[in-house]
Amino acid sequence: MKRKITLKQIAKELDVSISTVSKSLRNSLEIGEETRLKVQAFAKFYNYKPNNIALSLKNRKTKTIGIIIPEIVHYFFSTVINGIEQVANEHGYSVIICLSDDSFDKEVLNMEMLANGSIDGFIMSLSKETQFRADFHHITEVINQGMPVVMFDRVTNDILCDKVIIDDKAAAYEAVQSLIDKGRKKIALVTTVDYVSVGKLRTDGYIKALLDNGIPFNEHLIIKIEDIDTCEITIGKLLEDKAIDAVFAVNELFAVTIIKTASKIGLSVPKDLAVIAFTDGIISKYSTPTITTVSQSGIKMGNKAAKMLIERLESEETDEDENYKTEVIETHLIERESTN
Amino acid sequence: MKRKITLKQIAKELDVSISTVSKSLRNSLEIGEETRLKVQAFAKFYNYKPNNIALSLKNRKTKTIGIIIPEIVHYFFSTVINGIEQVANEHGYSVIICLSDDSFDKEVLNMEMLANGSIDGFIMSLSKETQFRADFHHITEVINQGMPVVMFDRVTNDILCDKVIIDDKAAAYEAVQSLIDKGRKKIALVTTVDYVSVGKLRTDGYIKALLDNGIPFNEHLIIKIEDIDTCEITIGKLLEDKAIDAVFAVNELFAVTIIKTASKIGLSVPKDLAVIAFTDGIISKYSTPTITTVSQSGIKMGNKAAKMLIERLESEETDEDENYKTEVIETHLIERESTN
DNA sequence: TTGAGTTACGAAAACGTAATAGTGTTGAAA
DNA sequence: TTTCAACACTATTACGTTTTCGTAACTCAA
Repeated sequence: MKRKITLKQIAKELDVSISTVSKSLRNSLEIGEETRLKVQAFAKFYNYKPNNIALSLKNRKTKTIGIIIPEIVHYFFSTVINGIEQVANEHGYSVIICLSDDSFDKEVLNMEMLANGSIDGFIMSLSKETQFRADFHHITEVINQGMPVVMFDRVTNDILCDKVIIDDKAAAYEAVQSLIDKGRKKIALVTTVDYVSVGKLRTDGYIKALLDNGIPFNEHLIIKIEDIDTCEITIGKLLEDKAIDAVFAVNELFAVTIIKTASKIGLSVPKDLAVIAFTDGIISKYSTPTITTVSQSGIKMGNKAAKMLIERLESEETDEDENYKTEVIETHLIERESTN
Repeated sequence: MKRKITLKQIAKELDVSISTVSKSLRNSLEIGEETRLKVQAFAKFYNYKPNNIALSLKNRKTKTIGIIIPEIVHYFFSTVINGIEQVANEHGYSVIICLSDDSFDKEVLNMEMLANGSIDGFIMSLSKETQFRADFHHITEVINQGMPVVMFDRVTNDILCDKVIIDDKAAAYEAVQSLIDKGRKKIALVTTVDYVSVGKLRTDGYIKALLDNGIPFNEHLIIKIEDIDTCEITIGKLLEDKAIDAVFAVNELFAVTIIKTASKIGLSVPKDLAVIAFTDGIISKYSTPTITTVSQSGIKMGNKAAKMLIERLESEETDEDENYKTEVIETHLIERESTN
């Protein structure tokens, strides 16, 4: 078991100074050709690679991006990570991932841990609890230390930083409008609790689409689900109203549960009930019937977020303008079987 | 924008030496109470936190685990990461994740990148291409440098290290046996190409179960799928043989495709065709009909892998025994609608 | 022969921390 | 009065790099 070789060891072995070794390896013309080649050959033979940690310390940058997300076992977030990783890798960055488990404390802890030198910048999506508490001091703190932060999907207006989102309201509007265009009259909304920023925005879009089409908006047609495991009952109750001929679900899981519940009580999808879901994941593609969705490209979001962060990191050295941007990723409707 | 404060700055500010500050903060009795408290108060006020990079350099350990997996947008791998992260976090470790995209070159690159001091040890699952090439020099090299490696799921016998697997052969056997027990006579296998280690093992289990039950094993009933996108045709052809009354699929995606294809040609699942899948993910739970699966707890695998790695990391300081272990995670059959 | 310029290298500082090994002062025991 | 220990703190080193500055030795022109 040979430990990794260092400059010092090479220097000692070849009886030159550390500086000479370092310069030789960087091909500095300061060093005579003979010595230079000798050092290079030796280093190559022993497979010398500079120690990242030492470099990080010296350069005060780690070439690492910290990602904080609520959950990883979740198609959308996985795709975002994928998108971030692609761009990061292209630019020589690694990604270090922490999960908040939708807990405020874990989010704070993880951020503090990473902020102490481990990374150059953050890409994050807020935990539910953080959104609920609306406590963002940990993020402000990090930003004040000069560490750039890019937020995506679950963002907040209370923090000034770069953001990548989709136009949740417009996308929801489009989805509901498409249902109306297909002649659906009584459209229900199955969504999450209001403090999740995206849930709120999608509800707004739903309502606006209804009103714009002269359809009265009915409070009872909106159900807010806190816990996925107990939602079947609530949904069952909703579907007792046979006049409901379409449902807009704020995510795939809700949608598939709706479909299952509907078929249990003898409703046929899409004939009796059309279903549209937000977030295009695997479930929508493979469920029976397949589900019409609003695509929300995690890959693109990840790409964009990583690009924004890296750009800020690399430009930071020179200027220091703080004109934060909010990028909107376009969405589109993917028509499948659940709306005919 | 105040940069993070350092020991040196505190020392200068309070007009004491760096050592005094360091010791005060670690509550050393060497320092008089008055000075100690003064320093602590000052540090707290400025929210001093030691710089991780500097600590890593000094201690020659980063408290970071490197994870290399083929893909992240994949339920099983996500759950494994989740499992690793849980245990890692409990022990004060972070995880840094690299994706190989099932490419040999990316796997090698990522490992080299991380091996230069960024992490203390690896947890990895081999890329398809690496398994195909059977070239593991990059892993050997890392191990020779004294960096522990734990492999999971897609492993190889060519490398000596800790491993976490499930008993793929036994689990496949159990699944096929359950089909036989239910009176199914002609059971097909839909699997991946052979160089993927787990695919091979599952095939072995399938064959053994048949033979043990006196069922002749028929080469034509095994189809090997390389590309998921074109598999429908192959599956369609397979199902033309109406005598086939059960299919064992080596993963969820194959299973759901089989079900869809079956219903297209008028076969009812599970009446005409029973389907069992390996890997218990969301699709199985939400598809129609729900799919009977062999559970393969990614969480448990991740937990175990992380435990093994951390144990080795923490014990390494003292002794240096190299008795590598291979842990087997138990599986069990989750009966759902696709087998009646 | 002297001064300037070049070549080829080395010493040292810096990044931030922690631990080991000092150092000077005080008080008390011999 | 010397000696020794306790106290309270500082200097130094080391982790592995890179880079700035310095300096010998040598060459060449004046």
